[in-house]
Amino acid sequence: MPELPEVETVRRSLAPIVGQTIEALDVRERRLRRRVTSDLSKRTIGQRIIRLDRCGKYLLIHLSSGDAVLAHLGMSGTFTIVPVSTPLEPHDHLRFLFTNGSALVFNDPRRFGLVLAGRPEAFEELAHMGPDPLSNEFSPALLRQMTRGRKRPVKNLLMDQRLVAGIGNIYANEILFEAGVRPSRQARNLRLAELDLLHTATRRVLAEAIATGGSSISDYRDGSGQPGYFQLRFRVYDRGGQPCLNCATLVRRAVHAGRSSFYCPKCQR
DNA sequence: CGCACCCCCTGCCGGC
DNA sequence: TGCCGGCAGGGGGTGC
Repeated sequence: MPELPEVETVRRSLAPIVGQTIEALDVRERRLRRRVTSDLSKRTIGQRIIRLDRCGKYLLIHLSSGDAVLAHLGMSGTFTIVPVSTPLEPHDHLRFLFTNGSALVFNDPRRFGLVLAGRPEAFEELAHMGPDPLSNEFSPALLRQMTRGRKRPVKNLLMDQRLVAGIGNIYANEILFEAGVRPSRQARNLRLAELDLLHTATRRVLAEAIATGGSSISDYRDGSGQPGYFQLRFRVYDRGGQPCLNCATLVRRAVHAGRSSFYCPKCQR
């Protein structure tokens, strides 16, 4: 669920909290990917939210002090804006309470998510992150450079956040279908024309996914509670054994690096 | 360098 | 109907 398009959708949907001042932080559960410490309260209470950024799959909430809240949704995290009086739900771990009577709630059943505060330039999580695939920095030339001499399957490379930031298992599968390239292909063996197709496919698939509000597979929702619709446009993801939408050949499922890959053996070479 | 394998945790689904 | 194993979008660590 939360790959680049979902995080971007969440970022946009949280625009109403920009300008709000954090009056209190209600910590209900500290055991996230990293333990929530009192530092989060110290750095956020009394601060005004000035801007929301996204860095790969991370969300950055910039504060008037110059600090920022760094958040990652893991597999099951959501941020939702609600009235402060809204009853707590299971797995509501953090609530940022604003002076206008609204609250930003972080809910995460699996607790693989991350929320911490600090100087934005000092976040170790962002230190080795590759360029955003929708930025100009992610160019065909960079893709050639990234893949040169790499023996790894191209799908693993696409999902490596150090090389390009924000692509997870769903979109890696969809991008490779769009480009007509098999997930298992060694990156170094792709032809220049294929790399260019991959570059175009990456941007097209991610942009379309953002435009449809991301993918809602189980219960993903954006900050205002809206689901996404890109799951209705999956061409291969989770379609193992079903006919390819291009050629009716049965879509195959394979496991690479512990994650499911789906591909059409005829359309993807 | 790159992979397989393990962990973190809860929820859901299919099979029996 | 109910239990249980397997599997799931994330990242991180270890050992080969």
